[in-house]
Amino acid sequence: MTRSKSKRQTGCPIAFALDTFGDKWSLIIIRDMLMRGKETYGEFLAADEKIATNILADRLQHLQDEGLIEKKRDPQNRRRYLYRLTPKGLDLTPIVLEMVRWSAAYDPNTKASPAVVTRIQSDREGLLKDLIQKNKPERD
Amino acid sequence: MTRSKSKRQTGCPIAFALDTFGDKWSLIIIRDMLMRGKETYGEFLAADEKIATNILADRLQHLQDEGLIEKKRDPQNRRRYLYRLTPKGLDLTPIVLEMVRWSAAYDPNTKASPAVVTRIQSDREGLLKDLIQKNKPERD
DNA sequence: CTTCATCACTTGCATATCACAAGTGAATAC
DNA sequence: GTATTCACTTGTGATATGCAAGTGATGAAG
Repeated sequence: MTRSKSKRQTGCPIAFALDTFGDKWSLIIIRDMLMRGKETYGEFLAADEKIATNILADRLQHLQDEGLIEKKRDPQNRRRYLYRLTPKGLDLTPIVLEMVRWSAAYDPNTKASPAVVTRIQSDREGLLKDLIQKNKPERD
Repeated sequence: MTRSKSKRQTGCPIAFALDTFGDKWSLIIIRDMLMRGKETYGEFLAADEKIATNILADRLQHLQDEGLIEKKRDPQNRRRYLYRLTPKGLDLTPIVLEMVRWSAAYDPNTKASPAVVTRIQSDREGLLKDLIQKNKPERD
């Protein structure tokens, strides 16, 4: 395991956030969990963005160390693990939504769903509730 | 200049955002401009996080290429340049605020101003307006 | 008009991180 | 037992980062 992610420790909230999930891949994984219902290693590997397997393993470990996700054996198939967002990880939803809004506004090739983009503006609270509900840790 | 920043081009808004400003330093620079009124190279260099000068030059160029900031000579002192947020860069404010909110909630050593954190919850719209007003491009 | 200081970078180089390919080991399936 | 799936690990070259030192264009002082 490549020991990475040194913390800047300045107390600045932006630096803290960047040190926790501010790399090229962590939010891609979070997005897959939050918006696409993915929960296994193989599903994350299959993402359009082609994450390398060692980087994926490293990021999952890091996100777990940071308490954003948790890892459990799948009771249905004991050779796989299920990764789930913790409440702390789920609480990144507003950040993810604001990023979607921004990119939808400025990326001419965006594939962001217009329905979601519209709802971010018109019913932010409701959308947040729905996403958080769908990813509630107690849900199975 | 180290040519970096390859784009993933999948159309995913999260990937687009990460490719545009999702590195260890870009949002630190944006924060300095947005929340701390910094606008010169020397001011960015002096940040608590100790950004290396070559990385700073590279990121400023990148942010300029992406249209998030603009660079002008300082009319008061022609040997310095002023960096300012464009409307596209200013529109990152909601993302920055959500990151502040998240970090303030989960970093036990946060130095986030309680006044700001409270206002993010209680008067999000007003706070956004104020920050955007303060950084309006036409202001001098 | 020469010298000196400031400001915004560039360049070089050691170190760290990433990406790609291939390999390992545990849990089921047959 | 043999094969297959799944979740990783390991090795190696490419890329990016961090640090120190150097450069060129103002502008200020004498």
